[in-house]
Amino acid sequence: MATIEAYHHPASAEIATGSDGVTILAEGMALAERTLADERRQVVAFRSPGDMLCLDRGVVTTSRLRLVAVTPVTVCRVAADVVRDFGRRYASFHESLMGAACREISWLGERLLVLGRMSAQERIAIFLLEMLARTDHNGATDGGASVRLPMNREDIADYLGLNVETVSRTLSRFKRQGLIQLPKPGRAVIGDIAPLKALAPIRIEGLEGLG
Amino acid sequence: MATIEAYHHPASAEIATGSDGVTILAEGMALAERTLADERRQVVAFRSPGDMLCLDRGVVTTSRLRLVAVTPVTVCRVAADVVRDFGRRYASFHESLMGAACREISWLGERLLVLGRMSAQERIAIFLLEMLARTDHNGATDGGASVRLPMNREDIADYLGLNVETVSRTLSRFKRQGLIQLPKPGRAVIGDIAPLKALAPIRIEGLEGLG
DNA sequence: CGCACACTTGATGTAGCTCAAGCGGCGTGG
DNA sequence: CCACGCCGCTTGAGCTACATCAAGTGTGCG
Repeated sequence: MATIEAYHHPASAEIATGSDGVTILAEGMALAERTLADERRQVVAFRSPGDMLCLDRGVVTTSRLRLVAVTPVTVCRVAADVVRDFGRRYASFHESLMGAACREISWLGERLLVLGRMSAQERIAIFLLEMLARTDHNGATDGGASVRLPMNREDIADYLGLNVETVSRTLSRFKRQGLIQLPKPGRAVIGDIAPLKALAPIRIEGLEGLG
Repeated sequence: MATIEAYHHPASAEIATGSDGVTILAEGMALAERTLADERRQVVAFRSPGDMLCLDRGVVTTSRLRLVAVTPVTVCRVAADVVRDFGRRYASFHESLMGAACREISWLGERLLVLGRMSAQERIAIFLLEMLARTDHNGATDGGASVRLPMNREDIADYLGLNVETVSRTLSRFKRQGLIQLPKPGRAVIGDIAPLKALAPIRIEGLEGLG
């Protein structure tokens, strides 16, 4: 009996997660999106390896989120009954899941602040720092940290509640100001973290040891 | 040994919730807010009786949310060790908490869509319907459902990512268009739900049996 | 009675959106 | 191997929804 399974999805494909159980991203980058009939779209989160893809789905809740692979991805799915079993047998397991859910809630509150109250500049600065925080910087970042941006401009725009042109313009402006370089599509280089941090009015999770 | 305690707070007072345990709103209305050093503020949620006030706080996470009483409130606090005890003894208790957390996550995703992609009109329409959904409409709503709006315009504005004037103007406009009446401060009357629903591009939780 | 404060209304400003046009890299097919 | 066309990105010009600034209005409370 297979209790944990791995699945692959090509870029741009929808990722199937059961209505129950736990799905974890193993490789690649994904995004969770919510769309409206009239084409408007909100990217709720980008997901990196190690992230759970199912926290919005309760046992009964039918979530309106769609998971899409940004790059080719591998996901691990743990069947619902296995999760329940583990949860009943080891309380700490369930508590750990609960902790992940609480962190997600806390983070979503932060994102509401970004979408509700921040300027385009601030949103982009925060976005770049978030992406930096989830890249493996092998120790030092001096001399410029290279950040992978595998998603396209539209995904970034829909994540930040902006439009493509504004994202592009703001990135160009940062480049002109020497805050970043854009050597090739899908990549940004942050020479010095400090000025970006100065533009971002919130502290970014996972960026403690840097700057 | 008291395992569950009730506390009262006057309007505008901060509500103390422990860093752990479960706190439930029993009476009144509260809000969860996140503020920035420069006075910008995001109201993350309004809370009505029955709502949990602590879902953003994990066992370790230090949340940046502040809970404030909108009206005088009563809260019930269940101590952390009691929650943990119950969770370990009855798996379904923990699963129920997890379900609440998942619903919260799902709802927050929806709110991101509102703040990221919707017009002032749409935000206000959604807000009015949300508030309607949590008022006790004793059966029929024909002849006009009266909705309590105990929070002030600034709270509404900060909840919707707008400013006070835009909230006021949009409400006035709805009134002029006959969608609502504003008989006295702190109250709105929705004559017919259908036109408001038509303005709101999403389905509102808990509004199924109406309209 | 009159002050204070929440709300409304009006006039003006502007950040970001829309529309439209280039640019460039990459894959395809001749 | 090169030409072509597609598509993602950038850049520019002008517009608009909402913000900002500035008066009113009314209501409750001392």
